[in-house]
Amino acid sequence: MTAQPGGEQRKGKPRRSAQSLWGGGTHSEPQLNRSEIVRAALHLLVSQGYDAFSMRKLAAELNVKNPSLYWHFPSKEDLFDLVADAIVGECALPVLEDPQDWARGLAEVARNLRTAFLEHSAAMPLFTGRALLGPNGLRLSDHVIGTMRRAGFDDRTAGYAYLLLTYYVVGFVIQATAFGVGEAGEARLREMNDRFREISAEEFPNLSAIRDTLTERGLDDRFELGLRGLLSGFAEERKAVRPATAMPANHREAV
Amino acid sequence: MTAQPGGEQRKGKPRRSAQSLWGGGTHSEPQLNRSEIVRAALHLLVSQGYDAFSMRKLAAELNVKNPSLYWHFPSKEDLFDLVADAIVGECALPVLEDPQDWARGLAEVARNLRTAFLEHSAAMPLFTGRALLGPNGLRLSDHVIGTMRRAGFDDRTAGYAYLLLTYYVVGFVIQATAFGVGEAGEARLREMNDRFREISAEEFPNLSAIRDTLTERGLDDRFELGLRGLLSGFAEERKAVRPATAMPANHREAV
DNA sequence: GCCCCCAACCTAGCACTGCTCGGTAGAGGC
DNA sequence: GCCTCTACCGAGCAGTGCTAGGTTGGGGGC
Repeated sequence: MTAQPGGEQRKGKPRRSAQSLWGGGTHSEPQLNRSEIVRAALHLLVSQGYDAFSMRKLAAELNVKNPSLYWHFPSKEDLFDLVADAIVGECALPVLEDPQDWARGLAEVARNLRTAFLEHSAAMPLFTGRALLGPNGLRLSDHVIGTMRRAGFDDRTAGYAYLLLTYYVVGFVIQATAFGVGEAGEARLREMNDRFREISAEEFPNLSAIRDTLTERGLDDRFELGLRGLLSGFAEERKAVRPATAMPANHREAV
Repeated sequence: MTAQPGGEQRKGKPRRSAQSLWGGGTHSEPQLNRSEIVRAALHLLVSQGYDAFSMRKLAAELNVKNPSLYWHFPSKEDLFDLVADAIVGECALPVLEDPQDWARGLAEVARNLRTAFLEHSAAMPLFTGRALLGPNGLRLSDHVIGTMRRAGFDDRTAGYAYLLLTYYVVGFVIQATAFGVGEAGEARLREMNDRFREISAEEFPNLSAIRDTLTERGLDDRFELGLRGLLSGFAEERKAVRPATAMPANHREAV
């Protein structure tokens, strides 16, 4: 029951008359508007954390009582749709001169997206179970798919690439921020390190042998490693489909 | 403030005397025990969905009032730690005769993990911000790391591989279940397809050109494609580190 | 100048949440 | 008979998302 791109109501009682998403306010400068609320929500989310977020606190931050928010948004979930999209919107999309630079272009998109996520890592729970169908999400997908298509990939692989790339980045950041970020994260990491030190070497020999490298900093390396793998996987797919069009047996599994 | 492997209290008031995690009950057959609660919680989670889960409903399902649960678990979050670990525990870990079969072995682990996740896809929100430090999570990590080390990878890459593999699978399933599963998921997918059909072809030309392939079934293909890429990335890493130690025929293709 | 409407807010409150405090029945040890 | 400990329960707190039903104040029709 989430994920709506534009901003119209999903069903039920449409409180607000259907207007344009970001603009529209005509009536004597209302003290509240949707983009303002979204911005404040993002700020509250980042500063207080996902669990601490509530519509009442958000309203208080806007010097307003909480039911007022429900005039602007039909539900918290719809608000979150736009907040998530705002985060995605911070991912810069590079322009490629040479379409054959597709791998570099996609790598940059992935890095930018990861950066955007990390900057609001407290909001990552928003991205579980929410499709990226807001205006910025659509822009992102169109960009990635366009990059692939211009590089000569077939439509199917282009679609795959978009999904896989976003899946990878979201998964990486979600898991990487499991330890928490900032001061709390460092503390958790140290605590986890201590815990690893208690792990029985008989039961988990390999884990306890490399325990120090696990909590080691340098997630960038890991991100890049996985990203390289993904992109080379795409390249392989093109090789398999394109150059020898008369390839006899397709080695692809059934759906 | 989550993620504790064993089951001892994390701090605060230790209600239950520190005993072994799963066993221990001595006093005249208590009608509740931790593994029973975990099983019921998993069932409730899957059948009702994550948002509908509550400690009261769980207690009712166990024919008990909700405060009783807090004797067995210090908090809902601690209960969730074990529920998540139970899900991970359903991932079968293959035994490899030939250590050079590492890629096939890891692929199988990834597939099994994905299957375990998909079977409880409603519980995926559990895996945002939760490190896999339960007994089953540790077993999984030890297995993956052991597979890599026996295949000749250095410790650092072995650790990377474990993290990347789990990141990838978690991310994939989380995003793939964004559309929902079962009847509701199909409906959402159809609705999304309709929505894609409305997307302006001028603004999002590439997206609207391939829209049909996006909502197409067959996520298995995409999963395998990304997985192949990741594993080949690991293989590359080994080549880069130990260039000519012994690379007879590990030309990744058996994935 | 009148009125009405409606956008845009509010008060009050519902049903629910996780969680705590202070119990208490009953079994076991001595 | 006493005490302790396990394992539950009743009542209740603070807080949640959300709704029903107001109350304003300015804009537009006449």
